[in-house]
Amino acid sequence: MTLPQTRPADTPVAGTLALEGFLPYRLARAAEIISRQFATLYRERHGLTRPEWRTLATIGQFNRITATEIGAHSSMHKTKVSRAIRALEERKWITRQVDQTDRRVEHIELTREGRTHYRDLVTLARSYEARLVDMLGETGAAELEAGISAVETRIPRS
Amino acid sequence: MTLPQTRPADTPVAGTLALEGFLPYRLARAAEIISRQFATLYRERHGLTRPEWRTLATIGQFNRITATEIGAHSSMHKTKVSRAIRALEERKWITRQVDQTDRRVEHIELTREGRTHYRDLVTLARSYEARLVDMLGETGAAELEAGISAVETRIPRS
DNA sequence: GCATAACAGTCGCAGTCGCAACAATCAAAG
DNA sequence: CTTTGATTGTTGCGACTGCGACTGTTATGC
Repeated sequence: MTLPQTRPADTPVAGTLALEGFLPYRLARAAEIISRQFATLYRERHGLTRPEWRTLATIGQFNRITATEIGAHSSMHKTKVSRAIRALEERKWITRQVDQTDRRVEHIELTREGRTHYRDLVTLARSYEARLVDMLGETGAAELEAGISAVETRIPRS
Repeated sequence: MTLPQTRPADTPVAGTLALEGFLPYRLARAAEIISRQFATLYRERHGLTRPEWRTLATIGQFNRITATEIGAHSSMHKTKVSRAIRALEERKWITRQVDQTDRRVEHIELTREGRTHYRDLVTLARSYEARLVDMLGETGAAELEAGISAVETRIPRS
């Protein structure tokens, strides 16, 4: 037997889970907020999608790299990487060279134009990160980094 | 003039950004790891998708709620909520009642069957969260929560 | 050498996503 | 009362996603 429903719709009920206090949800939402905010910057400035940004960042970081290595380093599925590579190639920001000793493998490098965009993206990323740390505060940012480190080192990659 | 490329493919290059050290990327990846791990549990056990889990969790938390309120509380786009509601309704886990004073609005509640699944999901969520905190360690979990709180309170919702 | 397995990267497909447009309804202004 | 604008929830559509299958190539076992 339940009481008559005169309770406002936003009042929590006993025996339930508060979604807004549930750690996986809070983590997902925090990541989504930051990710969207940063994505807006590079999308407006360079017209990149999220997979393209990650792919370009990885290529720029290593200068010469294969698709499989990009996926491993940027935590992306190989089809995502493949499509991002194609998109970047169509913009002439990267080039591919088939490995002569193993012709399954393609080595990817930035073109001059790609390098220009990459350098600008690095500046953009650094300035956003600095702004982010500033918003979070010294301790807030430090705690967030430490918490993420705990996830990185102590959660088994399934 | 660049040096000949005898450098292994995973050696970082100066003047670049280390993606694996970039806070937004690290946060996104940490969230994805946790989210996937937990999603595997409720998917295997109840056959729910991520939007459906969030929707069900929100309905169970408030017992009687509208679609718009669900979206606001669970940070989901209204179309996602609409489709999740339809899916849950087809499983007969929820019912809708049109508000008689404002017929645009639908009030959503759990059925008996839905409540059974919800209770089980709450148990599942609590036990996963406990296991997660255990894996992260007392301090790791506390730091992560504090860091997320900083995001929640100090990052402007754009 | 030959058969088989493993691997790099691509593609088809079905499922999911968010945006914009939409119908239905209610509120506000005159 | 009528017109205009806002709001709730749904849908069409194009874009994106991941899975599995596939091609082409290299490595391994016999």
